[in-house]
Amino acid sequence: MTTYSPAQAAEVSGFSIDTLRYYEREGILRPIARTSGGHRTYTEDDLGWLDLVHCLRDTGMPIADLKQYAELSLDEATLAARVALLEEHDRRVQESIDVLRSQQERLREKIAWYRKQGV
Amino acid sequence: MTTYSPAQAAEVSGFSIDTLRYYEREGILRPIARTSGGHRTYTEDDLGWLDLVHCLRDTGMPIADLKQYAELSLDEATLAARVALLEEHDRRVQESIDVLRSQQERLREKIAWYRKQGV
DNA sequence: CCTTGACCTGGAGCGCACTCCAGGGTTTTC
DNA sequence: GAAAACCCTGGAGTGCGCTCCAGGTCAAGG
Repeated sequence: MTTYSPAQAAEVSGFSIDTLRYYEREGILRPIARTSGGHRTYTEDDLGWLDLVHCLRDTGMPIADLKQYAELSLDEATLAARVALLEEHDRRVQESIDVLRSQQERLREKIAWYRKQGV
Repeated sequence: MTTYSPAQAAEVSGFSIDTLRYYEREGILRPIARTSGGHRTYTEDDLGWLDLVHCLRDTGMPIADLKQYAELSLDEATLAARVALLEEHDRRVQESIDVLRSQQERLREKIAWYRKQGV
């Protein structure tokens, strides 16, 4: 089974080593396995989860929600709750996209207006 | 000429009174006119500018950039620079939308996967 | 007038999400 | 077996964008 050093996990996941430790402290990652000397060794599974975390962070999910989702993931019987959480998040993402788009349109109108002023 | 009290300006602009004062301190708003007693009176023009500020903030423009844009607006000869700033911002907004959309797609795949597991 | 509510200033405080640091121990490389 | 690179912990610090507060002053209704 492939494992990853902290530096490698950071490289692959796109999070800094400090952020990985921070996420672990916050309970977003379950405790990462250690060598006899105490150094972390990330598994493929950890990396897979980090990939989803990246997706959720990129779409603006707050740390607190991520933590809640991670806690739910510890219990097999919470599939429905997890899906509900993701769907709720999906709605918020859609809202952000909508706001961004309509404001972008206004922005472009403003630019067009400037252009008409002879810029 | 219609003018607005701080409370009215907040109501209309959608920013809190504290935020309006903060923006003025930061130089995002030019100094607002005052009554003899020192109370602010916002003009239609101020409200119009705040409307654009809202659009730019909603699309994630940082305060520092907004300040720069506001400073440029003081000089008539900077139209081109202002347009360049807005166009640059427009590109960043487009990027955000693109990221959000592609990550939303991944999110939806994840939800669909859960659904296939029988949720 | 006088009360009541809105507003003033300067500055402190806050929530979020990291990021950095000191002072160590561990692992790898030659 | 030593140097160099990497990693550990607990906790402090940072940057952003507000938000709140104390201790006043100002304005409008009765």
